[in-house]
Amino acid sequence: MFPKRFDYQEAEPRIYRRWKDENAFRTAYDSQGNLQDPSRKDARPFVIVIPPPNITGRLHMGHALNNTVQDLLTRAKRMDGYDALWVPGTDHAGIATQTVVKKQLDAEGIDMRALGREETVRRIWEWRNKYGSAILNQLERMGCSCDWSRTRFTMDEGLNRAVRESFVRLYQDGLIYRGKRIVNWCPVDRTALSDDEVEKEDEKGKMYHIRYPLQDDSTQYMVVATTRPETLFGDVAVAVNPKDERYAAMVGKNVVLPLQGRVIPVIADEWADPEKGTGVVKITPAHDPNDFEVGQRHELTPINVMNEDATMNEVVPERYRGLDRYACRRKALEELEELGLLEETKDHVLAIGRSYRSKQPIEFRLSDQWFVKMGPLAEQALAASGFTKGGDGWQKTEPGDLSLHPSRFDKVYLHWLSNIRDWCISRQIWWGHRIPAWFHKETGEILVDLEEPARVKAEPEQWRQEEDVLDTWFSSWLWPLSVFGWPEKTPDFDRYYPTTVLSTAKDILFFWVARMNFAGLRFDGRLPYRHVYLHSTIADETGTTMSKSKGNGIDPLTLIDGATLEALKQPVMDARPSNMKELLKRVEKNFPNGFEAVGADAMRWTLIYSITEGENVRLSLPRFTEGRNFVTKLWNGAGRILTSLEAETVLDGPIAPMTEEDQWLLARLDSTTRVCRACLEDFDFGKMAQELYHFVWDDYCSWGLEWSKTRLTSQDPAERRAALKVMGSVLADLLRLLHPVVPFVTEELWSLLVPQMNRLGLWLDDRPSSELLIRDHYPKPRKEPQLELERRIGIKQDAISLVRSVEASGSVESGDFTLVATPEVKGLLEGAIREINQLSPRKVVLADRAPAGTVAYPSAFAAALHFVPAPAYVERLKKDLEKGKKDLASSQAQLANQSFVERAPKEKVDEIRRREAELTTTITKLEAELRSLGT
RNA sequence: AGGCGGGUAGCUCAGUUGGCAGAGCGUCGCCUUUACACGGCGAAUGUCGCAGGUUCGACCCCUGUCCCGCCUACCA
Repeated sequence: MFPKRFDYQEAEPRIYRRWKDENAFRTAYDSQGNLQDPSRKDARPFVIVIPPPNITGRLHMGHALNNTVQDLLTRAKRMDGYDALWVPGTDHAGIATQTVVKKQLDAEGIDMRALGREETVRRIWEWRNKYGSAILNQLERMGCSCDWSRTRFTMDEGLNRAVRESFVRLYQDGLIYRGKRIVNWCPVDRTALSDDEVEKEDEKGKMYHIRYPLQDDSTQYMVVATTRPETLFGDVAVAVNPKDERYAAMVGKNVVLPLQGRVIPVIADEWADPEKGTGVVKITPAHDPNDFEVGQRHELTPINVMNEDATMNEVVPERYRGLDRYACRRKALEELEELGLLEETKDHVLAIGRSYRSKQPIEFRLSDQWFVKMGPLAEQALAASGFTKGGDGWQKTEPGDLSLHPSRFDKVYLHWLSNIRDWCISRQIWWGHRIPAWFHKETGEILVDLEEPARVKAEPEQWRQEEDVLDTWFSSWLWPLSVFGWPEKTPDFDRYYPTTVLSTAKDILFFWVARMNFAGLRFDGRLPYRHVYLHSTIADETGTTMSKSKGNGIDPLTLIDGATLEALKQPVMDARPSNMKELLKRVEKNFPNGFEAVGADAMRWTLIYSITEGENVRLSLPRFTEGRNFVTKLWNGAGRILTSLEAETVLDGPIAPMTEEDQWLLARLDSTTRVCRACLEDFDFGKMAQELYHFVWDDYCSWGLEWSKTRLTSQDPAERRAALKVMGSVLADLLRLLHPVVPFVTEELWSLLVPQMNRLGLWLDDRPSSELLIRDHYPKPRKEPQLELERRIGIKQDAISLVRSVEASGSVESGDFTLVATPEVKGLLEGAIREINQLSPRKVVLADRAPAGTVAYPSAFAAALHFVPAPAYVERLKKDLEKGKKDLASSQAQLANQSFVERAPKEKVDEIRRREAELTTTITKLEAELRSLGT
C-alpha cells in the first residue's frame, strides 16, 4: 500500500544527509585545482556566490526566496551538465554583531569599553564561533545544495588580505581619502553610518520660529524657522536669499544668538529659500550637511556643540552641558519662551533618519572619516554594462557584459550610478577589518600599507594605527573576488571567477551589487558576474513588506517544522508593533490550532510559483498549503504508477505499440521541457512553476493517468507494460524537471521509480545516468511540436468534457450517450472509446444513427451527442440559447460595421463570418429543439 | 519633489506583433468511483482604476488624472 502522503519530516533530513554523504554538491575540481569529479572534467562552470547572510541573522522569507532561486539555478545547471558551484558563506555584520555581544556584556554587568578592544573582539569571535553559522544550518533545512567545503566568512584571514589589498591600492590611486565631513552619526553605537544604513521615515515633529535680535537694535529681530533649536549654539550665521527683497537691507548686519549672546553675521546665500519657513535660515555647519557647504562658501568655522553620544558639550552655556539633545531642546525652548523669543510653534511633519541598527535618530556630525571616491568607479561600471555617455547623459546603447533581470532595473541602476556620492567607509567600532593606516603622532603623517610599515616598526612609540574599522560593505564588495582567494592567483580563482549569476533582493542593487561591480572592474578588470537576478520583496497579505520590526514576517521554519499558536504569536509579541492587538487577533482567528508543517518542498514551491515581475509578492501562511497540496498530488500521481510497476511480474515479451494518447503525453512533456528550459534562461521562474503545475495536475494526472488506467489494469501484459513504459518514463522526466524546485520529494520518488523501471527494463529511451536524481541529467525535448496530434486529442478531450458537462446539468433521464459523428471524427473517437468511457460518468457508444427516443444536443462539437432527455434539459438549452444569441449579436454588430469589413484583414473578417454562420446554425437547432420539447 | 513599479473575478496574479478576457485559491452544486477529500466532476463570477485620444477594432499604443507600493532627494 503506497503511503497517501509524502512524509517530509522524516524524509527531508534523511535525503539531505545522503546528498552530503555522497558529495552531491561538489564541483569538478577542489579548491586546490585537483580533479575530484572526472565526469565533469570538461564541464563549463556555472557559479553563484551567495549574498552572505549576516551572522546574527535568522532565516526569513526573503532568504527563503532568494536561496530557493539560487538552489534551483544551481541544481538545474548541475543536472544540465555544468560544473555547478554555489559558494556559501556569512557576513560579519560589524555594527549588528558588536551590538549583540555588547548587549550580552551589558547583561553580565561588563562595560565593553572597560573590557578593551582586544578582549571584546575575542569575545565576539567566541560568539560567532558558537552561533555564527545558525543561518547556514537553516539553509540546509531548505535543501540548499551549496558546496559547504568552500564556506567563507567575511572576516576570514584570506578575506582580510583582500580587504587590505584593495584599501592600499585605492589609497595609492588616490581613490581613498580622509577628510572632515558631515556624516550620519549614531549616538548609541557612536559610529558613523553610510547613507544606506539610515532609514528615513516621515514623523510628526514641531517647527519653531525663533527671534534673533539685531546687534545694533535689540528691539528688532530676524525670525528663524527651525526644527532643531538645540543646535542653535552651533550657529555661525543666519542666511537669506540674495534675491529676497524683504531682507536685502539686513545682509551684512549682525544678529545676537539667543541664549548664548554670540554675535553672528547675516549672510546672503542661494541655499536660503524664500518660500520656506520665514525665508531666514540658521547656518549650523557642524550639524547639517547643507549648512556645512554654506559654511565653506562663506569661510565660516563650524562649531560642534555635541559629544559623541549626542549630549551637549563644553561649547554651550554651562547649564546646558551634558544634557541629552532632546533635554537640551526642551530647556532651550522654555528659556526662549521666557525671553519672549519663541514666536511660534507649529506642527510639522519631517523625515527623521534613524540608524537601521539602534533605531535612534541619527545626528549629523562633523568628523574625520575615510571615503572612497565613487565617480571614476561608477563611470567604469556604466561603460562595462553597455552605457555610453552622450550629449544628454548616459544611455544604454549595447547589451554590455552585465544583464539585469528584470531588465527594467537598468534604469534604476543608471539613475543611481549617475548620481553617486562618495562612500564613507570608516566606522568607529571594533568588530571589523581595521583600517591599515598609521598616523605619526606629531607630524600627522599618514602611512597606508598591507602590513605594519617598517618605519612604524622602527619607532613604534611615534605612530599609532587608525582605530577605525571599515564599513562591512567594504568586505562585501570584494565577496565574489575574495571567496576564490583573490588577490592570490589561486586555481579556484582561475576556474570559477568571474561567476555566472548573482541573485539578490532588489533593494541592495545599489549598495552591494553596484559596488561589487566597481570592485570587480577596478581590481580584476572584469565584472564579477554575467547576470544579476533581482527578486521581489515579500509582503504579507495586506501588501506590507514583511519585517521583523513589524512582526508580520513568516518564519520559514514554521513552514518546515510547523508551529503552535503560541509560537505563531511570538514574532508579533517580540516586535510590539502599533497594531499588535489586531495582528494577534488575526493570528488567533486564522490559526487557533497553530500551523501544521508543510515541508521545505512546499515552501520552495509556493515561493517560486508566486514569483512575479512586480515590485513585491504577497504571501500568507495559507498560501503555502497550496504548495503542500501540489507536492501531495505529485506524490499520489507518481504513487499510482509505482504501485503498478511494483506489481508487474512480466519481465519480457511483446510490448503494445504506443497509443495516440501516449504520444500526446510525450508531446506535452516536450512542450513543458521547452518552456522550462526557456524560463531558466530568461529567469522567469514563476512561469516555469506554473507550466509544471499544469503538466503535473492536468496533463499527467487528469488525462495521462486516467487514460492509462484501462491498460494498466489490462489482462494483456503487452498493454500493461506499454502503459508502464510511457508513464514511468514520462514520470522520470517530470521528476527531473521538478527537482530543482522541489528537490526532496522528487529525490524520494526517484529512488522508488528507478529500481522498478530498471527491473522491468521499461525505459523509453534514456536510462538514468545516476542513482541520485540530483546528479541525473536535465531533460531535452524528444520531438518537434505536434500540432495535429494536439488537435486530434483535443477532440477526444472535448467529447469527454461535453458528456461530463451535460451529465452534470442533469439533462439526461436514463440510458447511454450515443455519439453520431462524421467519418473522420468517428475514426478518432473509435480508437479512444475505451478511454472515453473510463472518464465518462455514463456509458458512451458510437453509432451511425441516433437511437429512438433520444435528442441530439446542439453544440459546435464535431459529433452529435444523443441521449434520453430529462426535464432539466430544457434549462440547459435555454441557457445555451441565451449565450448563443448574445454572441451572435456581437458578431453581427461587428459585420454591420462597414469600416470593419473594409479595413480589417480579410482573415479576421472571414473568421467573424464563419463564427456568425456557426452560431446561426446552433441557434436554429436550439430553437427547434426547444419547440419540439413543447416550450 | 523626482524615478521605478502596480491598479484585470471575492483573494493572489497571468495576459507581446491590438482581434469575443485567463489560471490558482476561495465560493456554489454533485461525488467517499479501487492514486490522491491535501481529492474528482461540473458551475457561477469581470464598466480590465478613471477620463480623453489614435484605430475598423484598445486590458494592450498615446495623453491626462486618481489611488497603492518601493527607491532617491529635500523638508527652515
